[in-house]
Amino acid sequence: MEPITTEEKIIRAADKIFTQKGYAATRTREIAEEAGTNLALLNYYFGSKQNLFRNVVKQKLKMLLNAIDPIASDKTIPVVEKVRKISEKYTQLMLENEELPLFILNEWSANKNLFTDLIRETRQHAEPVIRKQLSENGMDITVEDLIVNTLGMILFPFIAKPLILSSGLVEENQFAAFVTERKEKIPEWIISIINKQIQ
Amino acid sequence: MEPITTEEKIIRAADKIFTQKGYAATRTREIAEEAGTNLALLNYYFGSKQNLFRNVVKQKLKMLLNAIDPIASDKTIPVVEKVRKISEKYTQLMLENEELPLFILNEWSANKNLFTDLIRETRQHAEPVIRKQLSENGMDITVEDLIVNTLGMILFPFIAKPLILSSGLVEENQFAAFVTERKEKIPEWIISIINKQIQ
DNA sequence: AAATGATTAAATCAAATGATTAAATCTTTT
DNA sequence: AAAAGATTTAATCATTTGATTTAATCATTT
Repeated sequence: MEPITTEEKIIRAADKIFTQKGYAATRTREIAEEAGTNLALLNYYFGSKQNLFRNVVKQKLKMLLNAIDPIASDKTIPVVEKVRKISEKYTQLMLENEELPLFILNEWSANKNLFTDLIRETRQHAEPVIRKQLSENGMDITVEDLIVNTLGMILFPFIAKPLILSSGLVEENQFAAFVTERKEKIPEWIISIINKQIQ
Repeated sequence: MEPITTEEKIIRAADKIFTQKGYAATRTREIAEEAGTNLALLNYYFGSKQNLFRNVVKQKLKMLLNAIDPIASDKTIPVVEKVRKISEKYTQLMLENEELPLFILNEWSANKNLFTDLIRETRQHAEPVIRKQLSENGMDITVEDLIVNTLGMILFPFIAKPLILSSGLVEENQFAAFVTERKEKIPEWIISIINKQIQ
């Protein structure tokens, strides 16, 4: 019963095209067409391409942060369990939005101000929590490395997907299975890394 | 004694601007200006923006492949040693070309045909070699995961640099130290992952 | 010096593109 | 039905942008 408003249609179209092509390569006419409406209305609602872009990015970024922050900053969840939950959630999220990570990273580079403003609103509280957990359990890794390794292992396949496919490392139709299996392995790998081995 | 030809100056300028901004956001006039020459000459030498871009990408991609392929496909180098060498070499390379990985990945997505053609020329022989090495030594990981994890851990910090900086995870002036330390840690982490622990 | 090739400067084109406007039409509310 | 709001259509602007041309200038070679 919830009809999709035209404004929403434009947002979704913008989302799709911007994510696919990036800001500079996106034409407002294409967004309008994709939304099944016209250029006039796009500017009537959003004023400018820049502003429409801002809306899209804001929403995407919030989604990404909201998916990770509650887990990462929860003091009652053990570190390894956090990795497990985040690996699960982010892999799922990326499978549903495969072009998202590269889009975010790319536009972040090109448009640092916008993102820095947005990130400031959503403050990060995870870092000190994890740092404390790591030291209390005598785990052999820094917070920075843990976060970069975890996110890197989860996100890199999606970021480098075209490279992975055209090099023939993974077949197109096996990609989803590849990352789905990885999402179970990643926590195990992190455990191996975290626990200083007695050898 | 080797004077830089104007053609070379244009290539270098194109390299810089394209890498910085991506194809779509790059203006040929800016390249000409950066090269200290003019638009006419740019088109005189290279015919078109597309073609100039092709030259730049070709050169970059060759550099990246040449840095990794001889190591990865060498049957006499043990797997862990390969990781060590590649971690060393790629970290160095990325420190000297920080915007390169995101540029390549991004343009690869936008322009799959071009890259697929280029990658086909430089055939990959590393994969079967590593696969054999892994199975012969009973190592507990697939080639695909090994490659993705290694490259992910090396490259992700550079790809996600703006994110890492504006989240405050690492300070700008400590970034080089951060990745330099990581390049020593990565082989150790890979060893932990590869060797099934007796527990 | 003459000739040849490299380079510059400036103007210009044609197409693409972000944006605006005005009038008409459709939809919903009052 | 009347009014108000939403949407379309079409035309138009101003600017940007990739590309081309022409004439002049500079550098090098013969």
